[in-house]
Amino acid sequence: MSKKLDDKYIKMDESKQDTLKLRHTAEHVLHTAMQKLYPNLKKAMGPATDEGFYFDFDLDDKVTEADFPAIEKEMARIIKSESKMVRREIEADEAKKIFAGNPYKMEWVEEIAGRGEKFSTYQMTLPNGKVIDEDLCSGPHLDSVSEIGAFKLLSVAGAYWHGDEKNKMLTRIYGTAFATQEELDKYMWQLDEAKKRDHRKLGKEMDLFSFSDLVGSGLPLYSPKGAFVRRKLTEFVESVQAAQGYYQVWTPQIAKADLFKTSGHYDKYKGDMFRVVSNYSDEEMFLKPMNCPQHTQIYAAQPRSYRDLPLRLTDFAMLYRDEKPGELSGLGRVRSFSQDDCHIFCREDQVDVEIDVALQMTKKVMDTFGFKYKYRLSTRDVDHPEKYLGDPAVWDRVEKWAVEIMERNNIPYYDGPGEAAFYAPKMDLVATDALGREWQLSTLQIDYVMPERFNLVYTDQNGEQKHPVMLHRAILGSAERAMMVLIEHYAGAFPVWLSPIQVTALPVSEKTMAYSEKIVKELKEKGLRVELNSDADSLGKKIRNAEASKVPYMLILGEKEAESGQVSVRARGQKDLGSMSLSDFAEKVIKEDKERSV
RNA sequence: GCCACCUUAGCUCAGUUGGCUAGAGCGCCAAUUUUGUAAAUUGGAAGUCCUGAGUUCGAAUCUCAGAGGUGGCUCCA
Repeated sequence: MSKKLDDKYIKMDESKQDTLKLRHTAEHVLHTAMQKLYPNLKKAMGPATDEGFYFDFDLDDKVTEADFPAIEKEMARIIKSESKMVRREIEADEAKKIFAGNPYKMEWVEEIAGRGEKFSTYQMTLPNGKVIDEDLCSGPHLDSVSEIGAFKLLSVAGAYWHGDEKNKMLTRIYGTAFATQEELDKYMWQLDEAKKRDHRKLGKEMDLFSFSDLVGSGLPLYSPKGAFVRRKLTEFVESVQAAQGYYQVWTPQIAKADLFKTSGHYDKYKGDMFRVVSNYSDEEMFLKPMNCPQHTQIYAAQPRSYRDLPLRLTDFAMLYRDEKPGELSGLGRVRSFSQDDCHIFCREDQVDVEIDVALQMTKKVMDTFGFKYKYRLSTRDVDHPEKYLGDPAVWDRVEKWAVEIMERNNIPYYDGPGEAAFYAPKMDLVATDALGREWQLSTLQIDYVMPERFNLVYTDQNGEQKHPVMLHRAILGSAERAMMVLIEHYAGAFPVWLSPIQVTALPVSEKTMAYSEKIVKELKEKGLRVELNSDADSLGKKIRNAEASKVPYMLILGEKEAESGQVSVRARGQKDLGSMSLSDFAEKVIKEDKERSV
């Protein structure tokens, strides 16, 4: 975590420490139980995590969720035994003896011995002093396993030793643990709620998007309603950008390999780009996986003076990346997508102002959706300098610069070592949604590498040629990812301005069908997105369907309304707003439609 | 790409050791009902049981291969 972050965060970290201790201890209870049930297994390793804990086992038996009750029963027995977690410091020789039959543990032992560090183990010790498990572990742990108030095993999955697919596949068991049953119940409720909000489920139910085996995996097809939401999101960002002197450009879906060779993407990502073949030339071409290289060529299309800068180019073009099949998932990871992309070419002395404006625009958009957020400062992996292009001195400067920018703008941030792009460090926005889940959306990068590689220049006041700085910036990140996050954030109940259908008119019976048609026509003329439910269903059924579709407003139109010339309004979520005139209702909806803080 | 699991009507799913002329609810269509704030009644249509090959007298069910999906791993410009 970061040095900065305010006091609240630091305090949270302390209570987090207690939770981590508890989960770490629960993890020992898990592998102690597993050893009893599967005597031939070899323990690999496992940590406590933000959500719970997991442990990797090397075992011949197949473990499935059907085995969880038996394992949980054994775990409960151990917790009830009131065993103590006893720390022991030992020498290398003894460690080697204890873990001789376990190649995973031996690997650790060798590594720790290599660093000349001390060994510590934790013994699961019954009140009568009998040791039922000993594991190489630096701790810390709870003193007694009985402090684990509530736990649950969640899932089982395969995982490679050290995450390397050349190694043996181990069995990973996930679980979670809390100090109290209430906390566990709350967590399980959240999991359940997240499942209900799953954008893949809602996307189908609400007819927003679909996939086709014939079109291909990871290639989303938006139906009219989904296309509407997607378009509305990009229009929103576009309107925010246009107000700040950003200009939209239009660029092709393909480009020659030379472009990506110059940018460095070819060397780095060739295997993840779709190759395009021409019938008439041998030129190697690719579907573009990002916009930056093409935007450099718009900059390069004419001579630039220091007076022309900054040049702010935005682009919503479709991008294509040949992701591995196992990595695709709903709209969260796709092979065709678009970013709300922007590249700002500016002088070094303009960078701070441009960034502050970009951060303010981002704040406006995040506030509109009600996202709290912080930034991750994504820096180089210090152990692998070869992964990055450009002058290390410039990297050092820019990485420090990012900290100043966060401080200046009073934005909470934390460090993300090894998360930088190959050409620049990143300031990545991590938003927290309605369920407390975190998603990476925006990104902001100060790039000295691309302008140099493409030899972009401008003429300064003294007639000298200089490289501009290139800022890369996205607010929502990608439209598809934003769709996913917003569908789940709102649980499908979009605000009025994002709703494909804002109002459903419900005639009480066929007698008021003509009146309903008139109302619908008038609202459409006022620019509202209205639908008429002319099904032969009962009113109750129509309301039920309207609620299920998450439409913000329902108009109940019966003989009462036809006579008075008014409409009865029901807002989604069982809110009866009574009757009002059509113009009052239209005004109300139009006001909400404009509510987003553009 | 690797590991595990999954794929039956538009959707959600049932289908017992291979015997199926493959079922249910919702949805859809039709008729009756003309409905007042979260599900009217009755009837009907609808399936290359993901695809291909194999085993078998016989395959939704077993085997192999492929496609797609889910949960992980790895990756994410």
